[in-house]
Amino acid sequence: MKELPKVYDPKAVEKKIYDMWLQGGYFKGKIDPEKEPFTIVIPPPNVTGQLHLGHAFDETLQDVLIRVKRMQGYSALWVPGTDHAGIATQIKVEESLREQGISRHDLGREKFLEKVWEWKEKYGGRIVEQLKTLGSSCDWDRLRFTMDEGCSRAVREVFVSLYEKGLIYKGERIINWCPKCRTALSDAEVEHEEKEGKFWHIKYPVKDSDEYVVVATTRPETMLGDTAVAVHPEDKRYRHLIGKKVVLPLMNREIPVIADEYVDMELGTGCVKMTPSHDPNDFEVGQRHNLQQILVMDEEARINENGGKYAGLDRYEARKQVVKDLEEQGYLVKVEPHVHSVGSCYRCDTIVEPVTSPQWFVRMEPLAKEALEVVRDGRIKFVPERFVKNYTNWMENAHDWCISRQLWWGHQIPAWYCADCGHITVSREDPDKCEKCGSTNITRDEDVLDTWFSSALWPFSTLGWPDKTPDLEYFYPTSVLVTGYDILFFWVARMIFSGLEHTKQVPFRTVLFHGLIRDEKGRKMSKSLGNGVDPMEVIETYGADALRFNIITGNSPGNDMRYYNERCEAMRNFANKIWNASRFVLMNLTIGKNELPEKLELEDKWILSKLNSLAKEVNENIDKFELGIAANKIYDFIWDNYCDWYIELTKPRLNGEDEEAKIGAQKVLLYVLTETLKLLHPFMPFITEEIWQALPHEGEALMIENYPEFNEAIDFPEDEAKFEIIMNAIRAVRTRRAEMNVPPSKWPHLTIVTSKKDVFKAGLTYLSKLAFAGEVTITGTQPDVMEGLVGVITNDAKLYMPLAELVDIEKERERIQKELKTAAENLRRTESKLSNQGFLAKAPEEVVTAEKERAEKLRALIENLEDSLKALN
RNA sequence: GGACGAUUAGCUCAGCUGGUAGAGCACCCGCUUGACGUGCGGGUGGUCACAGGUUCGAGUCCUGUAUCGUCCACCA
Repeated sequence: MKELPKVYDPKAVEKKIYDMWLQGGYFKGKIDPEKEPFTIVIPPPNVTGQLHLGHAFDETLQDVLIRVKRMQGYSALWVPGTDHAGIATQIKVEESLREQGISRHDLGREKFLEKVWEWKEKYGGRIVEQLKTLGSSCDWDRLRFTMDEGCSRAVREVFVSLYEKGLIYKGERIINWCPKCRTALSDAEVEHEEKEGKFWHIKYPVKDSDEYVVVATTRPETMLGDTAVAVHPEDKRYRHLIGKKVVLPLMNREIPVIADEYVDMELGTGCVKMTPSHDPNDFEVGQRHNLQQILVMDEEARINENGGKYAGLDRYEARKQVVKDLEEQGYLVKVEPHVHSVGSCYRCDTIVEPVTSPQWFVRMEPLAKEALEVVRDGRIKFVPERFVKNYTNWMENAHDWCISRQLWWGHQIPAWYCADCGHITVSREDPDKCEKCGSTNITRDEDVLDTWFSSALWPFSTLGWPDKTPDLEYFYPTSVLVTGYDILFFWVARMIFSGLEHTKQVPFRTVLFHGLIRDEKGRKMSKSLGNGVDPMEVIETYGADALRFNIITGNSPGNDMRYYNERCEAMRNFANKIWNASRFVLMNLTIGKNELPEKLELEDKWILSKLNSLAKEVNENIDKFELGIAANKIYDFIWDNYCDWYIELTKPRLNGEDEEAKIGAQKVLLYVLTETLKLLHPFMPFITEEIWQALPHEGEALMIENYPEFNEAIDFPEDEAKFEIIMNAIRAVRTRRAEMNVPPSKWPHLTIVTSKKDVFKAGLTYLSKLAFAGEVTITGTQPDVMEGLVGVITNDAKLYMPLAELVDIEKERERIQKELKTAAENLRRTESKLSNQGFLAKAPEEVVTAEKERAEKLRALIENLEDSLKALN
């Protein structure tokens, strides 16, 4: 039999075990018509990124699910992959080039892209290796990348087909512009934050009149692009001005006063400046009134040539100057403090500028309809359910999705502009001429697609779509999508409508949302705060299993969790506990086969029955995605039931003379341990596999064994209850001894007075060993002489020990009186319940019965306590 | 302006469909108990944020309030 070291060393086994799994090919998803498929696609991490705790959370949940399903007999497939992460990656490469004093423009598009691919090759493997370190059982042969050939083809197909259906269009619209990344962003990519700002009230004089109107703005520099002032059509104050002109200060441009219902008469002065090129609302109004659009900023948000003397100034410089000039020229009425929401780029945190720009959009309304239905009617289930509301709200109000980005890294848009006729050719194959006029003078759109455009296709592009592959046929729709709630809109929503539109099926049946991992102060982990915890370091210190178990048990579905090293330490200790329990079993093992003995002792039945309930409950919890609860139950079973009780209980047999009893104990020890390792395996794959390999076994690997489930053959609820009676007695004696500071060397005679003599007889040896009893007498009648005896009372017995010399009478009296008091209080409450007619009439029978029993026991207890009190005198 | 989440032991968190509150860590008292001191036995500690309501019975369901947090919203 194999010797295990005294302390579990994860570093010595994790790598070895992982390689063994790879060798065995156990991660491979195989099409098997006999089996039901279970598929997960990984939320692809940034190809050049590093694993952080958020990933670790995500991957652990997925790995637990996929391992459980694999063991349950499904044909399990977990598709891994990485994301090209357009902006994020491009920024990184540009930064590294900048250190060498090079900009991407110096290199040109083609050379720059070469650099990015090099970068991808250099760092692309890192995160994959880190996923393996965690234990992820992905099918690595199917590793995908959002810009690999297949995914690119899927992107192209989707773009063209949506264009053909009129669901993708190009238009000049207001979009969010990031002046630092110099690209358009979608609404989802803008983070809004309430900020202290100012509200500037400005006079606009009415032309040929002494009158003026006052408008207010939070962004005075945009007035350079004002092309109208709007009032409400029914506003009596301004009705006479409608159709007249006002003179735009500083620019001296005459702009019309228009009437539009958009204006709220109650708000401010009731006059609104219109800047159609720099405000989404104004843009809408502008469309209705055919207003001129004047863009006053360039792509770095500096004032452009349309901004008169302010041209060249940065937007905030321009703001200062504009305000100063307005003030000097007497146009500034007042300045108020004002809190308003400011949007920033989610990648670089620069404040975005709403500007009009020609971009590509996906029309959301037609796509949203079914995407809403499938979630409402449960064809896609959200766990926890509350996220349905977020989703619905977003989907119902989603604006058209701006998908073009002014970047180089990504899927270039397959659209060609004809220089001769202006037609746009959108095509699956690169065209060499305009499809309309045949001119060869065509140029391809420079822009690339939003990263999330390709991610949206991930569940089916990774399975071979647009081809009708056997994989797609078998493994799609996928089963569960596991992801953080923070990318519900970015990704989950878009996968849903994309899946429906292109595959006519839901992309997944269930979405399991998890929260964010925060630092110990509850803050988001971020680079700028420097509070990030590197999972690789955690694994180095505590082992992957400890990290996984910490993450799984430390949270409830959908909620954020704080990361504590202390918890990892506790989980490492747990791993060590299992390790040593297994060592114990191994060093006592003389058998080579795992089977249950013919004859089972009471405690055997107890542990087997406990194990059986555990298996049942764990399966139920996992079905409901309550992974943390399942893991906790396994933890408790191993530590409390198996280690602290059962192992101790087997020692008399193992160390005794009776060969049959010895073998019997070994068999049950081995059986229960093996089943427990199976239950625990998905959560702590490495240590369980390592131990299993050291135990007598038949299969190749624990990870492909069958997951335990409820088994009638080891279900002994009555014996389980009987044994609990003995356990209670043992606990009561221990408590008593501890209270009285009885030295461990003292093993007094124990007299048990009980009506359940059989039960106690069956547990005789264990009573003496675990309750430190010298001799044990089991009787149905009270001892004749009570003097000098110390009593303990349980629900089923009175136990006496001759320990009088250790008793401090005063203390003892106090103790009993205290116990008496609580017992009396409990009895009072129980009796008041039982005298309540409503309770008797309406509570379920078993609750009433339980209450009656409780009352009886309390009465007996009180009687016993009173006797003991008397005996003290 | 909406929506959601949190509020339970000193700390971090569990607590499913309502039946007299749990874990880990911390703390206190014991223990060289032949698997494990990364351990063993015992223990202290909670009017489950607050106010109402439903119910025989409410951390658990309903309504409202407070504090903290998050998301959404075209709030000149």
